[in-house]
Amino acid sequence: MPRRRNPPAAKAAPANQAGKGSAAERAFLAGYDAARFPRPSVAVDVALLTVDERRLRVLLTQRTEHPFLGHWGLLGGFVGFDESIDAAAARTLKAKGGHSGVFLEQLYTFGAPGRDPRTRVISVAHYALVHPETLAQPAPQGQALRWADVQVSWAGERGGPAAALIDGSPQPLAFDHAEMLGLVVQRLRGKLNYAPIGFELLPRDFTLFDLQQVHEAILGRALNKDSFRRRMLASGLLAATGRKETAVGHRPAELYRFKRNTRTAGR
Amino acid sequence: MPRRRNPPAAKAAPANQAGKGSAAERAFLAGYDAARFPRPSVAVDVALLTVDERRLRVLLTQRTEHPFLGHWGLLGGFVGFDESIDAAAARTLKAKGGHSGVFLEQLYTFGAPGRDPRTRVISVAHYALVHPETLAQPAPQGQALRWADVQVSWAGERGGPAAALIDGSPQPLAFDHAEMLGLVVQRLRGKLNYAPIGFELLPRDFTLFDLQQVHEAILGRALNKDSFRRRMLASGLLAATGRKETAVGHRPAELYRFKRNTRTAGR
DNA sequence: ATAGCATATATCCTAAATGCATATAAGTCA
DNA sequence: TGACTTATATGCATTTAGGATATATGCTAT
Repeated sequence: MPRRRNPPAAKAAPANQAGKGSAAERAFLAGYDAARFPRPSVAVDVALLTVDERRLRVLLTQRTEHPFLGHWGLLGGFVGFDESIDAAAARTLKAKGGHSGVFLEQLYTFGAPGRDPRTRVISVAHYALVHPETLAQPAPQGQALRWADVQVSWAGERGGPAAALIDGSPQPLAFDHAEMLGLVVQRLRGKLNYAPIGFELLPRDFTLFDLQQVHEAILGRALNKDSFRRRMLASGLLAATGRKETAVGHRPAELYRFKRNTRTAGR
Repeated sequence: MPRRRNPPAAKAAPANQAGKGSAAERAFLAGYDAARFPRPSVAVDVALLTVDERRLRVLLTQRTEHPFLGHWGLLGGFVGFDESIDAAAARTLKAKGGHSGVFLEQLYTFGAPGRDPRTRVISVAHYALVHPETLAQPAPQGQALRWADVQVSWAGERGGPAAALIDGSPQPLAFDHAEMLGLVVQRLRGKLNYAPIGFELLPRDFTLFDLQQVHEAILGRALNKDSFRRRMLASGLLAATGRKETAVGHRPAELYRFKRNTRTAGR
């Protein structure tokens, strides 16, 4: 295993506290050669998810270049030299998927040397959540996009790769995107227990049953209705709007809204 | 045998199905110029933790180079071009901290453009856990190492930076290591609820009270003894050894051992 | 207009988990 | 041997989740 020591550096970037104190340090930084060692490329991948018709779905793009030409994969892009990882993920989501201003969070960094046949690419995987009413967004030009059904072959939070189905048939995903997708589901299932994350997958106003269906789609199992209801109402995160759904062919349910400003307060 | 638990089994996918099939694709790969764009450096940082005398502690190293010369920080190193991130973290932990074969897991990737004044460095933060009996390990040559007390100013799992105290006084940490350390504590507190992680901080045989003290040190609050005891025994993860602690000046407690092979089974 | 329908909401009951108190056990130490 | 300290066992009250049943409400068909 090649042990490299402190590589590189050339420009002094905006610094951080005592980062550039003494003259000695300034001199060191000025003489730092950033190009001495070969470096991996750094990319981001974004799994944009939604729940539609009780199914968990992910937005895939069809690759127009090698490698994996023609395969479907997550939305990906490279991190610019002066760009934060968060910004790169948001930019990629906007440029490749046409969505912005949505919930977006870092997941895990994938860096197996052979994961990209071109060269060494380390990818920081992210996931994003939108509600299905935004599904109709037009695709950014030049992007072939499809919403695929997410299917996992494991139960609970055990983990493993996930499959993406288009028109019912599983697609071989590019790179290690099946692993990423599986990890997204695993993370979401865990997070559902303590974080108000279901709301990101619903429009502003929703019924308790809508919320339950989102949870069920993510967890992959049915939930007890009464218990779910009680838990949600007791959480203090829901505000009743006083309005009810209409034209549903049965007793209409109350519409709720997520209290955004509630401090989650450590447990 | 390093008992590492890494979530995604993202093994090298040299030939992920159609990854490098056609002649066209081979031609494309051959012509790919890996050095066309300036790239960030990729590093790893490892927070090696233990619980000793009921205190959560982290192993720090004193920097011998700019930037942050003389400051204390986590164990860090650069990722080799052909080296996986996991391997880089393990190598760094061994070379800079003198520990190997311990629990080591990826945490989060930090990539703010200004976080390293030398140049753009993206760092994949990790945390590792050892039990205090291994504390006496000699430091690798040339490394100034100290165990510091970890102190957080927030409660529960709210999150925020953490302080590291040497001889009772807080040390200004290099780079964004205070943020990393805080995130480690936050992650550990969350993980304690569902993962058998406390065992990594204990020797093979331990009492229930030992385990409770580990949990309390991580959570930063006292736990109900009976309840903790019941929960742990009910978890099915503990095997009674039939032996008891000795020379403790009171009734000796039973020694338990962690059942490593128990499948955690999704909830 | 009204009866039937489907689903929302309320109420009650049971099981399980937790916190707390008390009693007993098993070592050490004077 | 007895005092002391902490481990372990047992009982009980409180809380919380799961499940069943009963009632409410708006829609639809007649």
